[in-house]
Amino acid sequence: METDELMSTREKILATAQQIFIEKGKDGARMQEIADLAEVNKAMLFYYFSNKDLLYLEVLRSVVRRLFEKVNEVVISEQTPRKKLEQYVEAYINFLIENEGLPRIMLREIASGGEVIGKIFREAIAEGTNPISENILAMLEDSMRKGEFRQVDPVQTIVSITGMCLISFIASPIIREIFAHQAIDQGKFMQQRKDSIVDLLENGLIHS
Amino acid sequence: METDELMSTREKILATAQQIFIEKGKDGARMQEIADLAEVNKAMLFYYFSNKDLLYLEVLRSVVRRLFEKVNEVVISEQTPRKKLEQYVEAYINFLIENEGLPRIMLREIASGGEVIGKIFREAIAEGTNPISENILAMLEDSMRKGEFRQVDPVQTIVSITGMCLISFIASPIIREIFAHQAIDQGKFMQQRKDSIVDLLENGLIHS
DNA sequence: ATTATAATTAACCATCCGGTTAAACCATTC
DNA sequence: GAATGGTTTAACCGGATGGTTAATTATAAT
Repeated sequence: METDELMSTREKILATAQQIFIEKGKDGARMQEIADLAEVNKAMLFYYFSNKDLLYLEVLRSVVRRLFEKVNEVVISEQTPRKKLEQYVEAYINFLIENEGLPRIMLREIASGGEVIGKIFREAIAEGTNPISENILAMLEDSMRKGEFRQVDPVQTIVSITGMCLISFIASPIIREIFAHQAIDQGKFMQQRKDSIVDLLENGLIHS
Repeated sequence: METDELMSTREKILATAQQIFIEKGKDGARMQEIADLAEVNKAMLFYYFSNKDLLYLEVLRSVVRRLFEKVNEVVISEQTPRKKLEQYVEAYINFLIENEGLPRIMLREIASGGEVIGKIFREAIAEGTNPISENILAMLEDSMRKGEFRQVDPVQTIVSITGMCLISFIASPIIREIFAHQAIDQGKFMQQRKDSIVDLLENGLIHS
């Protein structure tokens, strides 16, 4: 997140605000702090974004927009359903690893009622930005129709996949604490996690 | 959360603080607000808890302690592994429904780095309070040994189960938004959710 | 009754912080 | 080069907020 000389004042503010909001949340963030880090006069924040709430809204908007873009990039190539599942889980977790700030800011938002994020989702859906995982939904339905997967509720399944991927990040401080005695290798853990999710998804717990 | 006349000042503060911290987070909460709602002089908060950070720490401590107690209450009765799994998922989701504030405050904590909650977990583990899901872990291992379940990583499996249960609460404002057109029945959704999780756990996606 | 101690109160304080303002600066256009 | 309009700055403001204090009341011990 280089707040370059090349960036416009507005962009510098937005990038820095995102960083600070991720670290400290909306209430914890100070306008002065954002201004200082962005190397910009504090009045500029109000000049461009009117007030703290609107700045926060704008930051969240850009974050969600980026999330949608990225999720839509995960094109499911023409392969076997198993491979597609694998790819999806892999891509999803990789995306979260690369953008760890994203789950944090969204989580905090949701924990405080999720009103702002609800509004943004409503906007995004209204303006036709393809919402999360249309393609994986289609893929699941398709595979079920063809008999490659069992008939299950595809929406619930996506929710489950999302939950299994997200939990790794949500729970990481707790997992870290519980397994504090073992030196835990983040990369290795994440690989295990991916494999485990795919395996559970495909085969369940019961012998076939 | 009745802040009774029967409760001691200290208890009243703690209960009210929890409520406010859940609603607004540590930074969003105001000491005066807590005092007013608890019908207590503001100075009492400092008298009993020294400062805001320590009050927050104490609230979190009590929340986590209650979580541990409740999770440990979910005794897995002597039944078939499938039934046990069902029971566990059912109990876990019911617990979250009844204590929806709990995931919220923990989530927010984790999103802001999870240092405080890490500390508390360390304490709890050190003082021997049985950490999360020892019994479900034992159950899984036992069922695998007996050949009733496939051999998989039991820790990863618990993480997965936890993720699938938690996501329902985390994502609820988003799910509500996405399915806004359909009137969504919370109770029905949660029942579907439980069934879906158990089914996925047992059978996976692939035909056997 | 007296003393010691814990609990409670109202008033106070210093600082922080979101937000404003008026003036200056800069680029472009005529 | 004056006028125009967007951009930037330093200084300022008032209310909110975490925290303190000194004085008062309730409680219990001797």
